[in-house]
Amino acid sequence: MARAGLSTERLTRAGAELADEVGFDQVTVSALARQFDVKVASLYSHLKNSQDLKTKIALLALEELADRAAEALAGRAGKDALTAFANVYRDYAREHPGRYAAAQTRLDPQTARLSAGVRHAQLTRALLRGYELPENQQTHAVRLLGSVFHGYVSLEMGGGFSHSAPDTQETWSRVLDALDALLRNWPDS
Amino acid sequence: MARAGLSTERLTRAGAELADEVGFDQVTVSALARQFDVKVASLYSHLKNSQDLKTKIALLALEELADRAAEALAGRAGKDALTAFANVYRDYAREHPGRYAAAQTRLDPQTARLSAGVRHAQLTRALLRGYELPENQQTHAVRLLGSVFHGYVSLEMGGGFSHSAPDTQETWSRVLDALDALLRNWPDS
DNA sequence: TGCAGTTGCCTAACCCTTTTAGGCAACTTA
DNA sequence: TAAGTTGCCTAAAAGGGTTAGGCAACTGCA
Repeated sequence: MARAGLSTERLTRAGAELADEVGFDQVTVSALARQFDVKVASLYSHLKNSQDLKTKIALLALEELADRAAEALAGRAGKDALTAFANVYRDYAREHPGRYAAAQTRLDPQTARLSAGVRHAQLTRALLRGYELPENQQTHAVRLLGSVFHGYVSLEMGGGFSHSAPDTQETWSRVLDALDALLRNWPDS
Repeated sequence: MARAGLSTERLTRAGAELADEVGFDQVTVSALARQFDVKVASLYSHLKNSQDLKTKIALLALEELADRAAEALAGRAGKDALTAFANVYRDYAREHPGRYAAAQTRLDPQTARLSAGVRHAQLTRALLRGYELPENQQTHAVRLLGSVFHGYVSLEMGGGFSHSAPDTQETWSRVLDALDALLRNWPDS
């Protein structure tokens, strides 16, 4: 019988697509085997286990996000950079909800250190160069920005905003205005 | 044989405790049955299914959170209120990680409308009364605050901050300072 | 107090997912 | 083309989710 041509790489990509289609928590080794028209046990030559698959999808998503973020920051500064950077996260979550969900899963410390998560922090720091924040406030600002972007996107995707009136695009603009104002006028001590 | 005295109420509470102990996604009908020393099928007289259990835990968590938030806001205004309110979320997540995770699960629109989620929005609006924001900016500010609180707490709990240097308590204070400054100085248009 | 009706937990059964062990066929290389 | 390796297979066990149907333990009413 002909071989299906599986590989960790292909399985991870297919898993990511599947996540976007049916939700990250619906991604199972079984579902993936079905996609390739292959028996479940066959995947275990390429994946340690189910958790391994999810971790690999998460790492893929973090890479993609960091790539987009780096691209968005190139040649921009100040509010222009802030907007572009923030939109990367929001757009990615909309285009790839499953991957975005994957990117939020908790990684064990070792995996995290090797992941693109580190690049995200560096990129956020780069974004702050356009604002004149005291050195000792940088980390706080990085964390605040991360919180707002992640929080906003996950509430919006989770339907948390869909019950009240003004549309979310308007709010998103105001939030970016507010963050820009805040960074230009960061309170001391 | 003696009856175990199950009820939807007791199962939900036990499920919430279990979530805090072993993680929300480890909460299964089987695990719950084991806790009560009862056969799995027996729970199905009290729960529609596994999803139903999770939804009930989520609703419980939302109620508890709203209760605490209301309590925290009583008699406070301005930054005092902001701090107390924000700490409710952070402390709840630390004390009850499983319940907090439950509170983030997506509810279907009908359930959401009947949930305490609505109270959370109202309470956040009440918090804003201490700041003089134009009426048409209120919803935007509500959403921003929700994003920051949720985003910060979930990143902190997920270990997202644990790799970099300054401790998170310091950042949390700076974030609250920043939000306070922002609300007192909200950019127009 | 005793019986009828209801409720609560049970057994049995089925399906799906995860994971391991061991086998044969299809590729690769010399 | 034979030897070695790799890839997908079958088989099997364990655990979770869910439904159907049964008997025992409670309830309330005569």
